[in-house]
Amino acid sequence: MPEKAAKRQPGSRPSIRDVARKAGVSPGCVSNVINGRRKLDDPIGRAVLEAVNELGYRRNTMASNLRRSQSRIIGLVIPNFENPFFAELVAKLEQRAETTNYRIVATSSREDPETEAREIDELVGWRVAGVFVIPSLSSRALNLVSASETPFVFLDRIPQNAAIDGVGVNNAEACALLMRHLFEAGHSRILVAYLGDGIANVAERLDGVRNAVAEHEQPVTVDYLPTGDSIEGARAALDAYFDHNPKPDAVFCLFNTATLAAYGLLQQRGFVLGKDMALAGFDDSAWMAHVHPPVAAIVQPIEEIAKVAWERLLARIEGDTSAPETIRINCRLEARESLASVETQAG
Amino acid sequence: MPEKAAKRQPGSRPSIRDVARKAGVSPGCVSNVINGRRKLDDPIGRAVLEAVNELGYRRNTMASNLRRSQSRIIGLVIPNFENPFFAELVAKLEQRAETTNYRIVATSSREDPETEAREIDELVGWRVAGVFVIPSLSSRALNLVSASETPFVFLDRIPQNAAIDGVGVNNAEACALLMRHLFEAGHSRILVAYLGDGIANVAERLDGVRNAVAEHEQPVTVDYLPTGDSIEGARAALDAYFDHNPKPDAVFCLFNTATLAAYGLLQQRGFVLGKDMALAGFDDSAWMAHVHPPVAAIVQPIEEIAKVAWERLLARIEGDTSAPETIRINCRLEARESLASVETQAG
DNA sequence: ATGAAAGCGCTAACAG
DNA sequence: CTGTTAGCGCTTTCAT
Repeated sequence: MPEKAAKRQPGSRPSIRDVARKAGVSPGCVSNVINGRRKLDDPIGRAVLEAVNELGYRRNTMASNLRRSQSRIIGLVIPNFENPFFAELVAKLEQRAETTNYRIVATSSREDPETEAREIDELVGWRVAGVFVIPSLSSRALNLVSASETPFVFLDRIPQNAAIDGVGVNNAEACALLMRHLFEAGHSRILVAYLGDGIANVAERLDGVRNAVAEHEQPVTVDYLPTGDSIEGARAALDAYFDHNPKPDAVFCLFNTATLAAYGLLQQRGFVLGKDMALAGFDDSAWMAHVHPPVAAIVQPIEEIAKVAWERLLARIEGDTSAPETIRINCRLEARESLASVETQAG
Repeated sequence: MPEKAAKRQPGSRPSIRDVARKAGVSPGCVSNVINGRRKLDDPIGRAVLEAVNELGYRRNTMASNLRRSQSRIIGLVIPNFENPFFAELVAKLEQRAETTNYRIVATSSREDPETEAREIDELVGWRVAGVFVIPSLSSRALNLVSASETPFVFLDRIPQNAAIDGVGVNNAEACALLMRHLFEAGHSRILVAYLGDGIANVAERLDGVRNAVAEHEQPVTVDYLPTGDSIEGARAALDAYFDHNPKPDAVFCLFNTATLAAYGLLQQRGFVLGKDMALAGFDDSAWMAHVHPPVAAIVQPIEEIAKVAWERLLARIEGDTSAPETIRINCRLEARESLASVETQAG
């Protein structure tokens, strides 16, 4: 047995008591100094600060939170970090958090409902102040969440008529807008590539497209092609479509992976965008704005989504008990050159 | 004053004592059941589990961690979430974490050294088990970190001869490889677009390029163009270059934003990739593989980086006190069609 | 004004 | 093997 071992194992950090002892005051007093509940510019205040610096003391956040029983952490569960839309949303929410002195803890579910459930559970274990969830494609998050006392706000993929707050965009409206844009530009044979059935978000987008088609008075041909969510799958589906169908004069992709697949395929097949063929995609990406000609996009106003969602969650945290609401924000259409009209093509 | 108020405010969750009372056992016993230190299939075990379910009890992670004085959280500070390389690294590290029952808390510094310092400080406050840092461009993280007792591992942008573990790729080697590839393919007028001076990573890449040029025996013309880190800036710089210089037969971008800028510009100027002009970039992106022709890339083996870095950090957490090391991993060259040789061009 | 003391929810050492 | 108990580091009354 080692002689009178040091009372603290070597790896551990100084506690508030070490500081108190060194400064010759009580722990409570140190706490007051640290939390600004006591003026600092007197002998005692200075002694404490000095001790803090010398020992390299940092407050233990877990102990502090435990005692105050509050956490100022917001959990965020997203399907993945690789989707630039999600990534940007994380970034924007983080910015909001910072200004309110909250902290975002972001984790990903990898589109797996099991993982998602575990993550949510885990966050509740941390007694986070609130949670944002972008549900995975076949999410069961809704069930877990409605039972919980922790405030939840759903983002982007908002469950149908759920008894929980949700913030997303007006998918149908945005798609209808784009379709009308295509009609006005004279396009009459349009291919709409969508992800697949059963995803609320994409269903809304399809609805918007269908409504616009129904309302349009001229005869138009619109084909609907499910592409799956991988780029390769989408490419194969599109390739097959082009092999067996007359050439459309516009392609509208309702999901970002499909947009990239379509872009590559159209290039390969030798179509010139904005001339032989129009292309537009739901969701913007850096590459879309910077290739030539740039590819038109329906842009989700991420900053605005983050702002509204943040306000909603904060209100809940602060005790707002009004009925849950679903907030829809309008998208912007970036009508880039890939959309050139048929008239222009003829002329 | 309300009559005998409930002893716990309504918002708060049941504690281990509520469970114990309900099950008619002691808190310690409940703890044992929950943590599997006691068999569950007897009257007592069952009673506890039942009470847990009825009350919707979830262990308070902060209290638990405080008591065990350990956290199983790994902090991760990255410059931003929007860079796909960083995003993928986060994802891969998360996967590693999951298998080891750790948890990743990812935050971004937005390339701002102030923010970065705050984030690191904050993580230390959480008594995280360890921290991964991808330093911001003008990072002062190194100073903060060497003082700390928390294990740190630097990723990607590894500080020069630092007394701290670092895991990254062999930048110079990879760039030299690509340059030799270009030489062999007959390219003799090459434009190298780099970010700017003073960034360790890019400096290494430039060194690799210069070495390859120096070793090459044929006469070649290599121009070096600093582009800044925005896509727009890079585009403008490249545009100016093309206006005032003879057309190169290959463009090599050392930074991903420059690659996208170059791609768009070359398209706009009517060059056909893999025919009139070769293009390659450091770092792969989804769009590079899927446009036509696909754009060659130096691919950082992210999975491997995550694996090695994870092992390093875990070793430190478990008390490894060997000298800090810098681990370099080799990149892979995806020699896609944008690289077609000059011979092919002629033929 | 200041410091002593109670206790947040949990776990681990120890007593029964 | 089970239950009691002390205490992790901190904040916040409450006496002084």
